[in-house]
Amino acid sequence: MAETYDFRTVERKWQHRWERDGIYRATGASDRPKYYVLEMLPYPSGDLHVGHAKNYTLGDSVARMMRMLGYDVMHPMGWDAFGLPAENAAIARGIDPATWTAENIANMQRQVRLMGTSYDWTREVATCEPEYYRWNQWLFLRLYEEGLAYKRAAPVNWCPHDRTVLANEQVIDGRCWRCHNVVERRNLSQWFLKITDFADRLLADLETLPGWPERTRTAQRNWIGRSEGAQFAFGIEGLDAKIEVFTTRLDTLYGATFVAIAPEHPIVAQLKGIVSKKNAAAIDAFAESLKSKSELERTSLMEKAGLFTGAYAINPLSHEHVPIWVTNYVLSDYGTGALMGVPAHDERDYEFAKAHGIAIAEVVIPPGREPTEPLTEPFCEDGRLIASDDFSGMSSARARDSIAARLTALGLGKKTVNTRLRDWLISRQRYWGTPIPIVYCETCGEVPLPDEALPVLLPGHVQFTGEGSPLEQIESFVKTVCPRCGGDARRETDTMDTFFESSWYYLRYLDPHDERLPWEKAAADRWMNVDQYIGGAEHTVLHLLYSRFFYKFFHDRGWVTGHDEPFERLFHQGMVLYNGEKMSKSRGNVVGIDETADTNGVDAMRLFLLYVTPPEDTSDWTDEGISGRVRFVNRVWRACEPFFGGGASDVRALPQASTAEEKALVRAVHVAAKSAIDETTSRRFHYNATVAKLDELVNALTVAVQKAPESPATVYAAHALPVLLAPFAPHIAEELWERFGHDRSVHLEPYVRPDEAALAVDEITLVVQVNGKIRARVAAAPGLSEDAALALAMDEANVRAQTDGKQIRKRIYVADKLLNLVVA
RNA sequence: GGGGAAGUGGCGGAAUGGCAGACGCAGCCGCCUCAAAAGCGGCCGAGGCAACUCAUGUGGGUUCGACUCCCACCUUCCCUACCA
Repeated sequence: MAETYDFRTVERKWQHRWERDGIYRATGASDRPKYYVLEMLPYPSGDLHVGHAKNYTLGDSVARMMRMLGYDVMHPMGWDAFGLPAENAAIARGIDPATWTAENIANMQRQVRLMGTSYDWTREVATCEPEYYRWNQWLFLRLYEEGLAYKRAAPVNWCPHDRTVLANEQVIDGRCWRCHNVVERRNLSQWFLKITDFADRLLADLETLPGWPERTRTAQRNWIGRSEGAQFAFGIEGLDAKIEVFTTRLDTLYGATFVAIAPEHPIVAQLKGIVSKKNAAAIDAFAESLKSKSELERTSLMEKAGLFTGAYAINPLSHEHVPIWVTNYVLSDYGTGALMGVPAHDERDYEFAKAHGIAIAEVVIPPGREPTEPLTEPFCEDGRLIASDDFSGMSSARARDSIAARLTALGLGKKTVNTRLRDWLISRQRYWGTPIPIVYCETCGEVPLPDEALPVLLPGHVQFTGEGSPLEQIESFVKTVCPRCGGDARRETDTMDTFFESSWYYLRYLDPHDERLPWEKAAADRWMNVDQYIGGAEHTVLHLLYSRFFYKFFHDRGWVTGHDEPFERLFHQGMVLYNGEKMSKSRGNVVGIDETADTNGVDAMRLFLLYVTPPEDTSDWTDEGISGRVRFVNRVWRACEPFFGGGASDVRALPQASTAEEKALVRAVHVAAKSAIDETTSRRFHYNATVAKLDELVNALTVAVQKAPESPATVYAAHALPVLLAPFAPHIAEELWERFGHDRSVHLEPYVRPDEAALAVDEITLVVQVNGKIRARVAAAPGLSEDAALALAMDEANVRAQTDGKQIRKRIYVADKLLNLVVA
């Protein structure tokens, strides 16, 4: 009896045995229905903490539940292994990125296994391996064939010291995060994917994803930013050219008192030709002052600044001449890079006009306003038009249509739709990524490589100086021959954004060793779509939008069939805080997997993470909290220990239960089973409630073991416990199951099926209300009639006191729960 | 500025229109022990001697009945942000 539960030995033992026996492999061939549960591909940063464990524990519990409910479960794991940290380690410490990454993967793999997860490791992928990234290149070529991958010049963040492009996140206060030099915006020739072609479908199909969190769908809607409006042109005084503007408020056209353009707008060069030398110089100075600012600084942090160019634009309908300004608040890559300024009806234009003494003309008024009153703030809603020629008197909505019709008739403009979404820039001037399979030939120009030339391998033994793209400096990589003419050619030295490989990895898992295709269509037919995707909310847009884009492309090509969305249901798990803060290595505020596995045990860790909050909420890791689950694990062990070696008992047969205690104990088994199953099938995953039911069961079992160890109900409850626990605390469940005398894994058992008879209770508490207030609670047999309930209620002095001498106007009876008497 | 989620004991939370506070943590009391730890048992929203009353951010509404549904407001967290 004195044997205490040795979680370290037991957990290690079963992790090895599961690995050896391969019990978690997805078969694909069985007659079971499929279920694909996936957690977002992790970046192998080196070390896992309990925040990661929350994500994997949830996914693993779902996978284990679904297996025990009879599904053929696909539950794979892999590594998002390209990316900057590996290259930075190389620059800082001279470690080869491939070596650094491989070491991290090895360590994280160990830690993921340590968590008792049930992944099918035969499907593991690492995106930095040629066997994976060659298919990146293959997919890139397919996109290229259809014009969905193209190269064009675009403004980017450029660090002049490191001579490389930086991602927006790597620019801090306008300076390079590594060398702290001021970052410039530069026009560079870059590779893009034409995601904007899919904007309408990406937007509309969000409606086909009811299993996604509303906030994520909303975030994607906002990101795509479809806005309906009109595009039309202003003429320019003294210049045979036009400035196109986009607006959603065509009804305010007569209120335009200026035209604002971005300093990068191509018209600026022509304008400089028609204004004074002084003005032209001022424009250059203004543009120069903005050049070094990142987009972030220009748009969010700066005051609205601007400069009158000296030129005037001509309103196409009112023929008014209005000043043209260059400003920092007009974005060069949204709409046309120019807008009509209507201070009376737009917040930003109002602010700008006030600051620079520009005229304000009111053309839309709310009902009841006298247009003679001076304007104290812009009116930005719809109203009725004034001072707008023959459009005056119209409602805003009608005016938008009428003005658009007039512009269209005159050939000056038309209704259009603008999207905020921009094409996806995938070029990176970095080494540790997928080489883009393009060469530049002196005679043929830009030439895609044929499929036989794949993979374009990343060269090894590279010197990292931190300056510029390492690939550019490797002559043996750059120098090649043109596949078309055989002449001299140079390879593209840009590599792909790592979001490229994570946009399709869920398909590679299904056919990970295929050497002819990225995946066999039959595999996708069997397994897609991903039934449940689990990951953090930080990916509400980027990864999830890119993956949707790719999947629609695959669908159009016929490589996948069915719903053209990859992820049927999506779940965002919450963060884990420690000491009230996000875990962070630099602040020493981390609870590591290795430490907690060693001090508390993995089962206790998993149970705590599931139990502490509903999975979507932020939870706090506390030492007290985890010790509560350690106690629970030990209680489970002690409650089951008396039955070791007593022979395996069939938990599928209900035991004889005669006393109220026995019935309650058997019921507790089925209540817990019902909770686990309901939380799984409802996709709510509130296993915190399930673990609480398991607590109640173990509490009842602990008492029963003391009072009635021989009772069939006690024996039954003890033997059922490992089955109930298996998805959540897989190690102790397996150990108990073996000690009970079973020779097959508990994880291959069917889950306990909730039984109606076992769930039924002998006695219910009927709540008696008078006018909605509780006046009595009476014990009764379930299923009693309304009349019988009324009779019981009227036996209660409290009920009589409230009803005597009054007429009962209405009775509400909820069977086995409540009787409400409404009296006059 | 826009959007999303959420406000329940000392704390984490349970209760998806029907007994508010399950379960756990912390705390208190007891048993066991020479003692401690562990374990086991009990108490644990507020007021009141009590019967009872009050109590789920605030104010309204719907309903026989609201933590739950609707409206407004307050607070907190997350995302996003000059998108014309």
